Amino acid sequence: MEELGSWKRTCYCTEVGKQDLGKEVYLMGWVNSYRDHGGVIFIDLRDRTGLIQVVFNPVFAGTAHDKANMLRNEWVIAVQGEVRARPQDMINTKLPTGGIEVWVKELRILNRSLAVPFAIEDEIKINEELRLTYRYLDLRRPEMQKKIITRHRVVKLIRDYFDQHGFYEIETPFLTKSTPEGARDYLVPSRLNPGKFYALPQSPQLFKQLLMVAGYDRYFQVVRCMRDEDLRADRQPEFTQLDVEMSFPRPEDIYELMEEMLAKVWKEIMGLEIPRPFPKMTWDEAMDKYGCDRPDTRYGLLLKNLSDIFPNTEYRFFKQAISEGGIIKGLNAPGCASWSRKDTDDLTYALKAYGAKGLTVIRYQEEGLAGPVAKYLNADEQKLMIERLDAKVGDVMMLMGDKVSVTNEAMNQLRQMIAKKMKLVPENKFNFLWVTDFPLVEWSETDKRWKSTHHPFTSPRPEDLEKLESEPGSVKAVAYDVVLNGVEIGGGSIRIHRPEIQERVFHMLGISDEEAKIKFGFLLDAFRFGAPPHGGIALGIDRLMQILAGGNSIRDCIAFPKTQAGSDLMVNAPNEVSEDQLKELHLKIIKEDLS
RNA sequence: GGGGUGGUAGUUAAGCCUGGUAAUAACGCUGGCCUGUCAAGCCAGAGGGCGCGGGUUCAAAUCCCGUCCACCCCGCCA
Repeated sequence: MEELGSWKRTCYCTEVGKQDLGKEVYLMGWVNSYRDHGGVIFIDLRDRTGLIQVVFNPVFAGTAHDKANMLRNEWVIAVQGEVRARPQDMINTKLPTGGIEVWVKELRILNRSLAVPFAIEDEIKINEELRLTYRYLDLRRPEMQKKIITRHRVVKLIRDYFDQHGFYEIETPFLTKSTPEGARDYLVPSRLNPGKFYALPQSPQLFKQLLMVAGYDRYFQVVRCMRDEDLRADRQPEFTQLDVEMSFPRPEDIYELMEEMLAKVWKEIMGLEIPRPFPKMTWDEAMDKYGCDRPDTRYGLLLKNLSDIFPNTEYRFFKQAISEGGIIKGLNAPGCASWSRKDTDDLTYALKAYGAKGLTVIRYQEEGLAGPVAKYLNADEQKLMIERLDAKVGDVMMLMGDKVSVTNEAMNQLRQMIAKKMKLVPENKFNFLWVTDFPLVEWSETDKRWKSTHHPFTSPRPEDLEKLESEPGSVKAVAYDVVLNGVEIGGGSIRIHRPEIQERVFHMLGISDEEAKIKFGFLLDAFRFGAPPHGGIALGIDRLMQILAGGNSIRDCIAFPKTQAGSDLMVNAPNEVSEDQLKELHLKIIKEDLS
């Protein structure tokens, strides 16, 4: 091994170009691949910018060539050499630097490497377990470097954008307070306060509202949030939010602010113009036409409510749905009458995961409606159904009758499955959408009480205030989500800023005066000291990056993510701690019965 | 808490359904040859006992039970 000594890198590998022909350069990096021809030795030298070929010729530099003999992949080296043009027939068109190469005069071997457990290259097929265990090697792969570096660029762009728009980035505490409602908190025991715990923030929601009360007017933060819930491909226990809040806003101000920012990101990063303003859709319309609150508008296959067609139907599934207060919805899959029984059975089976009891499949063929159920529907029902679904010969109609929530969710999934199967989802299309007018609360069947759709600080529409106690379910909120290609990338609202309204909402949510005082007393107090109207939004940076990067999981956009069981395979966290540590924290581990 | 997929040399996979006597391949690795390759080439070689623990059987990578790990999903995620 050798030291770098006084060598200073001239530039990154791919920054060497035609302009440097004949010049002397110092390059440093990793041995990406090693080709020994007995005489001449070629090495592709890699750094974060890419590759350049360096040449060890025994006649040109004997000592360097002898030393190069021992090199292996992933060794770290520094070379001093001369930039030369490659002979015309030796140009490698696959590399940006393929027209030139560096003839090495002196080689310094800075570090060895064991044989790596997987190749440092794109398009590898390796276990995620292995990638996460050796994350620092995984992150060496150009594809991953690109994602992580793009993430830096996006965040930088966002920070600059908000700075230019008069927003201040203000940090909020990580060690804070556990609050009811929302996700499970990560707790941190307090050594100085035996038996008491901090909670890690699920979001800086209350702090940013208090910053508005404090008169900062425009706040943003790129901030980590933590939620102790089960993981998914698009959910990590700690994730990054762009958190924004402003005073005296109309919802339109928030829309414009975010639209301009997102358009800027797409322009800078993807080179694409995003049409503005983004379309808007009310929550009611989204649920009606798409069965979900974050519709993917890149394709059709819209859902149609058919309940009114079957008030007196003989078809027992629909009859039952209607008698139980449910709905019947359908969609038309154009040109799919040729699908096999297995195709539709597979769909039906997949829908069971979403609570669907079944799916009614009706093929529209030359000779009329096919399928076992066609005979249970009378002529009027058939005619109206075909009309409503705008079905043609060769199409297949798929209907379902169930509780409203089940029908919507299952039909939403069905729509997505059909779109995928029929390849109706356009590539490289980015459909942004605002979904507005969310219901303030939803009834929780498990807890038998109203729960916030958004969070308890969301302002009801002023015109709905009178229904707050009498008809909570019909109160709409001044809340909005930004949806991109069927993914909720952010959401926000105008907040409550008057203590008496906040108290009414707490009441409606079943939070007692006493509990409200304990949990949110500081907020209610703050509202009594001249709180301005305020509102904001939060964007999920990880999901945004996933869409920009085009991957299947947000893990690839996070340098050091966790597994589905919430562990970090590289550092081996979480792990046990010593008895002493526990004692200091006044904690005792209860050994679960492991038998 | 539940459903599904996977776990076999360093890696990726085949073998498993239909148990059978040195567990197969490619890439990687090691050594040798080779002065223009860039997925370098040619020759030779090393390397695993099939995630772990039980069971069935004359015999288990193959069958059964349990368990661990990773991934996908439901529940959960204001």
